[in-house]
Amino acid sequence: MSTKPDDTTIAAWIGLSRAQRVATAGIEARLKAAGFPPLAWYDALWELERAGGEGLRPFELERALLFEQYNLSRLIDRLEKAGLVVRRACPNDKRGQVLAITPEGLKLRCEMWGVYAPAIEAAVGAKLDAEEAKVLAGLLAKLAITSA
Amino acid sequence: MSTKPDDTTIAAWIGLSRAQRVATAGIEARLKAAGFPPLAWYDALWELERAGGEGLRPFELERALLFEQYNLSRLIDRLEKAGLVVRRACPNDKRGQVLAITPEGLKLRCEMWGVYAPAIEAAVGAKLDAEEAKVLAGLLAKLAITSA
DNA sequence: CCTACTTAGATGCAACTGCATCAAATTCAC
DNA sequence: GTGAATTTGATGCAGTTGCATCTAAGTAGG
Repeated sequence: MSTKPDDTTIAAWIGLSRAQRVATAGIEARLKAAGFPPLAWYDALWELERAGGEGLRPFELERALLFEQYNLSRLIDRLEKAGLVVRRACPNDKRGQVLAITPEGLKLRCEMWGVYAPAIEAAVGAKLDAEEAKVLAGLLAKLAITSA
Repeated sequence: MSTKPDDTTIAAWIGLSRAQRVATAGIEARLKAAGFPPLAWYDALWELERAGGEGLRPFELERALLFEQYNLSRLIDRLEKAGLVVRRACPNDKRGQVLAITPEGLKLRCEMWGVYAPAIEAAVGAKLDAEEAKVLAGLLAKLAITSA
């Protein structure tokens, strides 16, 4: 390892960076224009919704979202203050807590999807055919694997 | 437009987001560990280096890097304070300025590449073969096109 | 020219992030 | 079991980003 990247690798890296910025900027702009909070809120709410009544420990959410610990801690503060999430004491581990989405959280998550979904379509779907999207998803999945 | 994305499109979007985070985190971590400033500094220095003696107007750099205007303005402040870049008055347009990289800037850009290059290889090159990298770069380029 | 409009760049303020560190609970090794 | 090491989550502080707005200079339209 630690060799030099070839030109195609560099092109892929730059493309990754730019494509993600363009797509994210477009999607975030639509959410903001519709008066919704940023994507990170959606992601957190969605994970909690998928987790169901069980809820999730903050550290689990942290790993699912690839968030820094301190960022997640403060995101939860904001979500809680907004009434979208509740922190409950964790029965097994007295250090910890269990997070659960509230009905308001469910509602917001759902409303956001109404804007988020067409935004994804515009930022990604409209620029690729079905086969391309499939290939892209596969290649990106390889990059996301953290070998460490 | 504004239709719903299909599952592959959603998978591509999520993959884009995660792959970029994983790759960027790895690369930034290596730069930081080597005592270097963040990637944004590299990008700005590299653009200015490519522009050569002509230099670049801030708004050109802004578009090249997809930076917000106020972020670029302050990034230039920091680069200038660090002696890596100089702001010169623009002869044609008295509102504006021309940016140029200094010898110190050239030196730092070059030293950073020594860490950045293997970091790209580790984050991207090592996870894809040559053909995959090529295909990925092509697909990502399509996403970066801003139709507006 | 003179007013209206646009463009280039800076900046005050609030929100957010990163870093370092902390306290408390749990786990591990002996 | 007891002390060391690890894990969970919070937080003070400094640095950065986002928003809104501002000034100055260029560009039109009459």
